Amino acid sequence: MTQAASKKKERSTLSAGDWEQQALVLIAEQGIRAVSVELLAKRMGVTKGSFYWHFSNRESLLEQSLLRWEKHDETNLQASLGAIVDPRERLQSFFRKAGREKLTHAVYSSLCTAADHPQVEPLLERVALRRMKHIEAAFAEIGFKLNEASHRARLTYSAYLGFLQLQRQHQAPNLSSEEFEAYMTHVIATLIPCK
Amino acid sequence: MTQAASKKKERSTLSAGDWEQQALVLIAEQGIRAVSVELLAKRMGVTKGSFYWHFSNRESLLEQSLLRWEKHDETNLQASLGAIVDPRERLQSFFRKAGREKLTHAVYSSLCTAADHPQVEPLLERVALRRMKHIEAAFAEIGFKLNEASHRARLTYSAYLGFLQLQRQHQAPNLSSEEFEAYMTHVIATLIPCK
DNA sequence: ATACTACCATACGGTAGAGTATGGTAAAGT
DNA sequence: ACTTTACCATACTCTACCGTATGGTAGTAT
Repeated sequence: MTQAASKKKERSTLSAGDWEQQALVLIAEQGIRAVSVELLAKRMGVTKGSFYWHFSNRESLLEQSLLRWEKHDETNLQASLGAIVDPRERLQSFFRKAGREKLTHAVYSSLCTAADHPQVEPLLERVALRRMKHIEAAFAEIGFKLNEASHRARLTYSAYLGFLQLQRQHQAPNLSSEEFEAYMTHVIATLIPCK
Repeated sequence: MTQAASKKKERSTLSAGDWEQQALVLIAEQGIRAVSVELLAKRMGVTKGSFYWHFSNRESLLEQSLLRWEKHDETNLQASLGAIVDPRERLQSFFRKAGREKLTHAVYSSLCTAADHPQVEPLLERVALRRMKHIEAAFAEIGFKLNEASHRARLTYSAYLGFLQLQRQHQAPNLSSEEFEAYMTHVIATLIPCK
């Protein structure tokens, strides 16, 4: 038990996973270029010496952190959307899941800001493609032709990405406001035809 | 004439405007954080000494450059959209104007990447608001109620912003391809109802 | 008790970029 | 001819990073 219990809390010592997790928090808060080894170490309550025991360099940390995030996001997609059978509901759920899973979401929004980063670019490409495929499948199930479904999926995902951008500019209605709900209703009505 | 002619070409000496213009080019190419004084000077064929004669510091240069861009963008909006009477055509023109005015457009896309920047944030806010107002007015003219027009304008602009994001991720169809045209047609048909 | 391993601190070297201090030069005014 | 002004070069300082070298310590095995 001493071994098992120490896995979750009250670690006297840090693991690579702890560093990766904290890196993601920093990415969410200030962006990937704010992830400096020394600032990170300061937050962990240790110094650089510890960091370079766990990772060979900064790039390696980012690689691991981003991979960890991607896996988490992928299982999220399956869990929250894969279970819903009705394609209409599935699409609505996609739009609304921004509220929950705050960290994962904030990380993604932050990463969109660094599309030129060599480690981020391929990740964004994979994630966007994966998500759009899901949306496209839902539209296809509703009855759209493949070509039509593809375009509509791109438009839908663009609307999502654009909302994130407005959010970053503090020009998006608060997620738990009536205005947001009204907007959401409008978006769904416009992008997801009733019949 | 010696004075007037030298205004356009063959300057032996640089003006503040030249620096601002080159800064915008750099922003478009590599983002605002790549605008370093020394790199800029190198491109101008001079050294830092010159820069600090024209500007008190880097922040001041950015302020002037961004202001210059904003003015340019504002007149662009008036010229390209203000003249078109049919609201439907005006909206379509907005979507398609990405091709022309390449630099202005590239700068905006690049700035969207730096929404957290203290000098960029208020600028993005003003520009987005101004543009959305234009779109909203067009929708209102078509016949939508104010509330409805407002939502639809936000959705439309979000779709535009999202497209820029996908473009940055190299996941948007080329602007002069058939796929782009097909997508464009779909977007217009979906967001701008015929009647 | 001793030794080994995992983890961390301290101190250093290197680079990039902002900003300053200072001096040089060419053109224009007087 | 002399000075001023506009423009630019050179040579610093300062800060924030990354990465390395090296040594210390706490826990565990033997």
